[in-house]
Amino acid sequence: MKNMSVKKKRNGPIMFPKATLERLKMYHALLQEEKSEYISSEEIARKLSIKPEQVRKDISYLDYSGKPKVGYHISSLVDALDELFGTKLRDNIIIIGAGHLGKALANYKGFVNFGIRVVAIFDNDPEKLGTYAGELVVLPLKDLDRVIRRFNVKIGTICVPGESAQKTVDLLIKKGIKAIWNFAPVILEVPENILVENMDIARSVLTLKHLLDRTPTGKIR
Amino acid sequence: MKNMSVKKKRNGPIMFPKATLERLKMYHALLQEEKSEYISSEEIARKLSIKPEQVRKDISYLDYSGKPKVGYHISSLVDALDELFGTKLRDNIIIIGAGHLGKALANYKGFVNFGIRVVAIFDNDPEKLGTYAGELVVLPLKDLDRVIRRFNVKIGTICVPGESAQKTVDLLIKKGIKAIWNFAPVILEVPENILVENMDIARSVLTLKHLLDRTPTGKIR
DNA sequence: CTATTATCGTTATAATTTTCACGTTATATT
DNA sequence: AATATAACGTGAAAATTATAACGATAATAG
Ligand SMILES: NC(=O)c1ccc[n+]([C@@H]2O[C@H](COP(=O)([O-])OP(=O)(O)OC[C@H]3O[C@@H](n4cnc5c(N)ncnc54)[C@H](O)[C@@H]3O)[C@@H](O)[C@H]2O)c1
Ligand SMILES: NC(=O)c1ccc[n+]([C@@H]2O[C@H](COP(=O)([O-])OP(=O)(O)OC[C@H]3O[C@@H](n4cnc5c(N)ncnc54)[C@H](O)[C@@H]3O)[C@@H](O)[C@H]2O)c1
Repeated sequence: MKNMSVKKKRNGPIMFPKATLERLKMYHALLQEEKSEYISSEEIARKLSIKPEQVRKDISYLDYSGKPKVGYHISSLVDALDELFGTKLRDNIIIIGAGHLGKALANYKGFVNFGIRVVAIFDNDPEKLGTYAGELVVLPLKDLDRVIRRFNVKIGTICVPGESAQKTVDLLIKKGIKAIWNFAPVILEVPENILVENMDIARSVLTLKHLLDRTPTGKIR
Repeated sequence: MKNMSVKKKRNGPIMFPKATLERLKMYHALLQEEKSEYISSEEIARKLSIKPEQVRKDISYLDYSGKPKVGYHISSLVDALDELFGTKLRDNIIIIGAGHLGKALANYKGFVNFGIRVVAIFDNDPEKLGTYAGELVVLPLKDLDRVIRRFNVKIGTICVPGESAQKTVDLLIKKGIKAIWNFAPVILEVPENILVENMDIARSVLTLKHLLDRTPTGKIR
């Protein structure tokens, strides 16, 4: 009789450690590329430069079990991760700011793999209104209300300059947005029931700069 | 006699906990926007929804001290963070892949604030060669060697599709690149002396999807 | 000048996360 | 069918990280 262990999952929502969630996303990325049928914790660990025990512990949080002697059935594990992240459910999102980055996102074909559909892109520059970003016409902010209701949009993407970010967020929240995907390099203040995910692209390179300065190889510069 | 405590820093390179480094980046983002002269750990903590003790502990890693009764002198603290991250030293970087994202990055004016200069952008599509991305002409891969040497490039930015990412990285490493800033949604395998920072933009939205499903407000969808 | 107070820096304590160690189980072998 | 083995799952130990507590200190008020 397999899987008789009572999973923590059953008793209310588990809190995933933030680091575990990040690693689960890495497993998701890795496994999606894998061609074979099974993979061991050891192989996953090797490819990600972590310990196999860590991999097993992380996966034990999921509603999924591997097979002794064989490893993890990749497509089932991906299913479990898809379940965790809701990638099979589609969320409609909007983008505010039809500049270089906003347009790149609007053109991105890969979002479908993550259960994301960009339903509209907005800008406040009259010159930009009516132009195209991918398949989408750039809309004025006055259309926000209509679009958010019509497509039941929960996630708003901030692609405006840093100095406009906070007021844009305030507006989105007033219009009913529940989660902010923030690409502006600033810290946003939001009510505590609103989620924020910061994608501070440029600042992320500082990790590399920091480490390059401290790594034997990179020391000379 | 102030600052008589022997900082850990003095005895060899400190290891910053990953979470601490991430928070230090957030302080950097927050403080750069701050207009006043001083700020307290309490105010920083409030704006980032963390505890003030955490802020003080993080800052204690730096070669910087605040003032009792007053708080942290913002511009000095920013200087200490700039020092930590090397934002005042310029690194020349290259971009591989002159598609939507690569061009957006090539056009980004904000990199100067992070000590980054994009010196070249490459593509393997003959149609793209010679076209412009910002100020830069799109170059063929055969120019890699020359550019990397001429500008002493340590960091390579991956903006090619996932399926080309690994071979592009292999090539860059062969040409002497020491750090990879990876925007492709795949896990890269590199020798252990090579640094990798993954900017898996699309996958980052999964955190929001995951939490929206588990947050009272976002439950109904 | 002294007392008071706000806020830092740091040591001690608590909580969390990772690693270890080993029992369990599915498959393969003799 | 019994045995060997590879890999998982998990409870316990270790390590790391976060929180709390508190003494030290600079500014301010009296
Ligand atoms: N381009 C990149 O590669 C890159 C890299 C790192 C960070 N970012 C950040 O992403 C954001 C967007 O960058 P970008 O390069 O696309 O900038 P951009 O200047 O090309 O585009 C910004 C767009 O926002 C619009 N806008 C400004 N204020 C607005 C408002 N209040 N409401 C609606 N629209 C408004 C502008 O009209 C413009 O079209 C910025 O915060 C930037 O710092 C971009
Ligand atoms: N555009 C986005 O907003 C976005 C969002 C998330 C992730 N990404 C990721 O970023 C990467 C780039 O995305 P994009 O939208 O710019 O794609 P894109 O298709 O617009 O551009 C890719 C470019 O890479 C070039 N290329 C392909 N193989 C190459 C090779 N071997 N050597 C050199 N150049 C090569 C192509 O000619 C093309 O110009 C992809 O991995 C994508 O998954 C992009």
